[in-house]
Amino acid sequence: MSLRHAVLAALIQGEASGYELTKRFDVGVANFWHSRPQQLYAELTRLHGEGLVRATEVVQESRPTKRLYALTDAGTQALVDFAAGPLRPTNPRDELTVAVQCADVVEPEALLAHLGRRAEEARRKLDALRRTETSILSGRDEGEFVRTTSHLGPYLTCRRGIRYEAETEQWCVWAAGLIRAKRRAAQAS
Amino acid sequence: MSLRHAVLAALIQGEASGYELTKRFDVGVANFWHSRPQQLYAELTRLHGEGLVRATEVVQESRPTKRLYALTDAGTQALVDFAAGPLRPTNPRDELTVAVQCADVVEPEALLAHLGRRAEEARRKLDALRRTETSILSGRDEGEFVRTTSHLGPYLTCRRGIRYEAETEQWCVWAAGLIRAKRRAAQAS
DNA sequence: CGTCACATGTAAAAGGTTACATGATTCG
DNA sequence: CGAATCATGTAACCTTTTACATGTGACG
Repeated sequence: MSLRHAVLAALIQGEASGYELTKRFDVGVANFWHSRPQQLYAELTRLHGEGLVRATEVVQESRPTKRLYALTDAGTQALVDFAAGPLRPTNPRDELTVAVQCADVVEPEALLAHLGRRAEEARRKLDALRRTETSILSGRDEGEFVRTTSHLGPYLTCRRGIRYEAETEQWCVWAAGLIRAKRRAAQAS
Repeated sequence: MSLRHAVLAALIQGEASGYELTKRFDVGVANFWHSRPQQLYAELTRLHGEGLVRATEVVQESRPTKRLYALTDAGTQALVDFAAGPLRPTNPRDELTVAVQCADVVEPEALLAHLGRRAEEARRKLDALRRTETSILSGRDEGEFVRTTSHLGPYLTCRRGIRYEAETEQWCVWAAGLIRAKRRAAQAS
């Protein structure tokens, strides 16, 4: 039951439709939560029913009608309560790392391909996150930003995403290098 | 259905009882998968039924009898097939980051406490992982290790864990610093 | 003598994924 | 004219968590 808090937290950056939220969640809301559209729509309906978000129907020409959701005071309070209580630890589940753990028993080719794709994906996410960072800072240096902003939270999580993706990219490249080195050593013998 | 692959991958490092595996999974199998004991025991029973692991009953004096599980050829083959196929992307779910996203609306105190605890936990995991790393390398430098080892996989995932925990620790400390800076700025005004 | 580590589970509830469904518009 | 984007869901299934259950021996 804490997809709800992820959704509410995502709305801190301003109102959004279910569809817009699926985009944010597809990228991982700056890499800290993931969820399928179906789950999101269901959760938004529930949150609306409980009064934690309010919805505005926006009729568009040449686009389907959408509902824009925004935090209510009760929704904000739910976030305050959430942050005050205990947090569950992250439960990592990464199939790529499972595959890499098997480096000594599986074909190197498949592994190298997986690592290459993941590195590529990390570079794409990094680009997107760096653009987000620039738009959050909007010309201010970090010191000035911290004193003047009301969006410190999104900046902190964006930085988390940037550091995580950079780290992932480096590890993939490094691991692929060692796997190739081992393959060469095996072929030589 | 890929807890099974995580379990099989964990057994690459040698046979283990269900209980020993719960320990490995509690730390996150070097931070890449997590699972509760109940799920593990159930999965081991299933894997045994399907012939992917074999079990040896070990009667102990002054300890309950345990079952040691080890990979069978079919189990190893399952890992080969797994690595050859498509891998699901990581679906991050981190409550701490959700809470930090709310930095501008929640009490800083609770947030700072959470970040401090997580940083502390990261340092503990780092210690454990560094000891694991030393024992994997056992005196060899990286070049020599890669040429001679049959445990490259565990080394690669161990390094992933080390980098991830170090990264997490730094981010927690840095984020707490900015949150304190913002609090000071708010109190001054 | 209480608590921690060892050792293994069952059952119910909650959470998440997959498959399927619908329909308009824009872009190449 | 086919694919991608916008926009929102239902239903069935699979995975994960939580609560509960049991028993021994070591350690302080």
